[in-house]
Amino acid sequence: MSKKVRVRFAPSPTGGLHLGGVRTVLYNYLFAQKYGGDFIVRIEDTDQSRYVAGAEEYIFDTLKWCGLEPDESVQHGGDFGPYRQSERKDSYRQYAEQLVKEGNAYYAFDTSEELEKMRAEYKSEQNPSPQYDQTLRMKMKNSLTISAEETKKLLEANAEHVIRIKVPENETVAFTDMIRGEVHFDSSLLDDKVLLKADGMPTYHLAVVVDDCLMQITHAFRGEEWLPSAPVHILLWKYLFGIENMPQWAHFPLILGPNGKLSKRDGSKYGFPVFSMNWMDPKTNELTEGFKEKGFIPEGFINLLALLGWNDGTEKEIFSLEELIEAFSMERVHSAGAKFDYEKAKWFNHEWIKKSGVGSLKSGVKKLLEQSGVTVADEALLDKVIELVKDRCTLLPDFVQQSSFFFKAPETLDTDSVKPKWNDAKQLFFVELIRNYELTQQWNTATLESNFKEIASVNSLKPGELMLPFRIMLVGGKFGPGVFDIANVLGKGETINRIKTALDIFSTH
RNA sequence: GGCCCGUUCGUCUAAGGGUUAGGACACCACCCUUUCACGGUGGUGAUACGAGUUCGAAUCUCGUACGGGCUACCA
Repeated sequence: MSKKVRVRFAPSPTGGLHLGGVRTVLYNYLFAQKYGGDFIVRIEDTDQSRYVAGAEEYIFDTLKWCGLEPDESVQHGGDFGPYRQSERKDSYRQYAEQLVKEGNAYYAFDTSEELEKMRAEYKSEQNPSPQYDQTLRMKMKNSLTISAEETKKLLEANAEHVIRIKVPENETVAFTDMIRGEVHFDSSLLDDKVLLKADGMPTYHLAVVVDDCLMQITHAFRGEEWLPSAPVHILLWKYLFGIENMPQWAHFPLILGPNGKLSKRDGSKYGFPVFSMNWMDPKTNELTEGFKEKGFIPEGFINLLALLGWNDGTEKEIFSLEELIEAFSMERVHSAGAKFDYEKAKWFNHEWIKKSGVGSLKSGVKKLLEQSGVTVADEALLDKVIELVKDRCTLLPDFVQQSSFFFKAPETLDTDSVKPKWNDAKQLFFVELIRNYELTQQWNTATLESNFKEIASVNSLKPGELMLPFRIMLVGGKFGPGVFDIANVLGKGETINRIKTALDIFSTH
């Protein structure tokens, strides 16, 4: 019998969550859902110096907005807590000590100045970044180079120290990545990574292994930037818990910006969002725009993320979350990095806005409308309007332009598009149109249109030359859905009012 | 520099030895619509290079080039 699938997303709360992070969440979530497993969110806050207020909250807000709720987390509870590594601090030291005892790690007493000195000393063109590794560790101050008594004395005197892994020589460290297949490393080239820091906190390397074990994680997914440190984690698994208990790894391809790994800088530079939601850096007060505020709906955001590095092998591109769960497989995740294409991202959102029902769009649209100063008193009208204009909205804010005039008569008219060609015949036409519309019993799009065209033809006018003025009268500018649809939704009184108002403006000056 | 990962239209990708190398976004043209979209039809456009294996290679192997990542008491 195989173990229950348990996966985790392990973010460091240092700022906004960007595209790649959310995609990692998504793939974790899809995998867990697909196999009836648990999805855990564990906060990796072992670096106090990088603590950023609000970042943790932000992560959970994003998950909520996306509809990717964890089964276990700081906020959701669970039997494997605490889910914040800073609160698990005490549990790590014993594992580090165990490694030392068994000869797989050692105490190192080097100060940061000494480390700097070492790097400066051994730095060369051939070796621009010297590592604390098997070639150098015997030249440093650690429990390998000083006597046991001296080590003991230093420890008892509470001398500042770290614990480093003692990477073996000439060993091939290999594992099978679910996406990339066999990957191997020569241990001689690895450095002796710090496992336990001077402040007693573990580094990522120790914490990820210990917590994945304690939380019974069966599959560990993360970005490709972690691949180079995977051998350290493999070694730790081997020493601590047994390689046979290690989760299966998958390293996701990176999401690239125009110049390599996507960064929030790319966003402001190229005009597209990078973070899931707006993020205000509490230190600098710098605001980074998010997909949510830009006008993406969760369905669109999830969909575009899912297809960035994965596809189901068919030509299907539009997937709901449920469909993704059904279709997802780790084997079909690409191994190559994917450059983010904002145009395509918008296309996904557009498809989802078109596909969405009025119900799911309504509250967002209403909020946007009201933010722009439009009061929405009539909910039924809003429903009708959304249905009418959603096909031409790519981003949520597009609804403002496309539908404000339904709720509020235009304040200014684009007279430039009308006046040069305005004449008495047109003036008369609209006077007659008002009369006709006043009398009509059939207030619907088809009747409005046929009456309009009939009057035009009786007066030997081309309907085409009259429709643009009509649009400007109702809308104020050259946009919006079909003009007779607009008149229909606006209703008799309002339509006639707007024609009258505009006629005054067009005929004077 | 070293190590690791990668390489099919501009972008996301399909094709797991035999296809006119398929689709989507973007772009262009036409149709629809005399607002703009939506929609429809068509078009431009790719297997990085060199060897090898094979009757046959985008697909397997090797090399080269290029791209990316990592190289902290950060994750």
